[in-house]
Amino acid sequence: MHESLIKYINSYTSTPLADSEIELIKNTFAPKKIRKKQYFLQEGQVCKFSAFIVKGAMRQYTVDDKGVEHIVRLLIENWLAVDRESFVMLTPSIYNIDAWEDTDVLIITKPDSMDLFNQIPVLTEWRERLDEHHAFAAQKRLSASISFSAEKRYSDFASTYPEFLQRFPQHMIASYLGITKETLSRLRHQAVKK
Amino acid sequence: MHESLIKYINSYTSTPLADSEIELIKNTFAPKKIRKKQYFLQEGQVCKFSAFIVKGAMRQYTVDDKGVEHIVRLLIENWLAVDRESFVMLTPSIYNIDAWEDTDVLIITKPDSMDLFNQIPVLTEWRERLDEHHAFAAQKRLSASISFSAEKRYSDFASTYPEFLQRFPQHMIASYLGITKETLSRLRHQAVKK
DNA sequence: AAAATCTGTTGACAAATGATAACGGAACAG
DNA sequence: CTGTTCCGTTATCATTTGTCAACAGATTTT
Repeated sequence: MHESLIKYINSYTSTPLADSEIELIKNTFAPKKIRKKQYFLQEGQVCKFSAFIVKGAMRQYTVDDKGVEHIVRLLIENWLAVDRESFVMLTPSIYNIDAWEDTDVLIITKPDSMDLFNQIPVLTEWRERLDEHHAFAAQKRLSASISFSAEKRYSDFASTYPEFLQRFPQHMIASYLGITKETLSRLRHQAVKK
Repeated sequence: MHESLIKYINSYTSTPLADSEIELIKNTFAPKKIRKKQYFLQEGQVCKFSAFIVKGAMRQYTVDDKGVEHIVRLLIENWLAVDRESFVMLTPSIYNIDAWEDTDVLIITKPDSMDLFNQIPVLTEWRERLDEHHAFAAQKRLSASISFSAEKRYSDFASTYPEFLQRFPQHMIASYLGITKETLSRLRHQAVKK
């Protein structure tokens, strides 16, 4: 269960975790099952946990005045599900996070994670690298959203995250790209013709 | 010259910098003047410096096949001008960064910054807070770009960064919002009527 | 098994945005 | 001072995308 998390952390650091540190991590991250359609976080709640996805798929989204969902993130294995702002600042979240497939996660609270970072120095390196990685990805997605057409954004998405096409329905992909499901359907059929 | 940088760092940390640390910072960050329209970074170059803006205004942008500029970031006092991916990974940048006003910056290289972080532990706290802050902002901007109309994005932008409206021409604001200058012009005039 | 829901598609029309061109005034450079 | 470039606006028309509605097939629920 925890192996994939250990592997994930090690992939970001220069020194592998020691056995005692691994033990500590195993004792701090608690396994939890989240069934399809069940909420991990609901709008208005403080995001008390950060969840590492061992197996499954989730989505993070807002719901506007008209009841339309806007998906800001799609998440599968080896991603962290958390509204970071709410988690860090203890403010009510504006996002919902729920499971799209039956999902196994490892969860940790803010206080526990702070303890863990104090006890395992190499985790600081992990966090730095992870932050960098997220900053790069966010920059790219932002660039794309202001520079590219919907069609280009879709084809970039499809080649960057081919798995997502298999695991999430098209109306969720459309929402993630900021277009309607009808528009995405048309783009795909036009693309085929070319 | 360096006071605003010191103040900026202290605003993000729990413990103020010691005098010796301030001295070290002053000796490491080098002052530089960048005149209006001069490049700080050009597409294809590795971003060798990170620049703290003491006074002035800059913009970061890409240029597409058709020669159209897409502004991904507008920067003024107390912001860091840098393509982080290029700076960290030493890869050629896809961005241009140039000065819109005559600008005073404090620059630092990657090796120097690594030394500085090793010598002044509290800077690690600064970086963490800064990363968090950037992650929050990036998340919000992404949410906005997929969820909101151009009009709403503009009014959000105008209320979040009122200074920018004064200091950058409208065609740059439009590019930053991912719309054309004509569309922005229309949005503004419609908004007045309401 | 029957009913309900979900998913992807398509058509017709409306709304938003882009492309191009033209214009006047302001700012700037020689 | 004078010509040039830059900036914001407006008009017209084309393109993209959204909205609403309907439909069929698949899946889920009862």
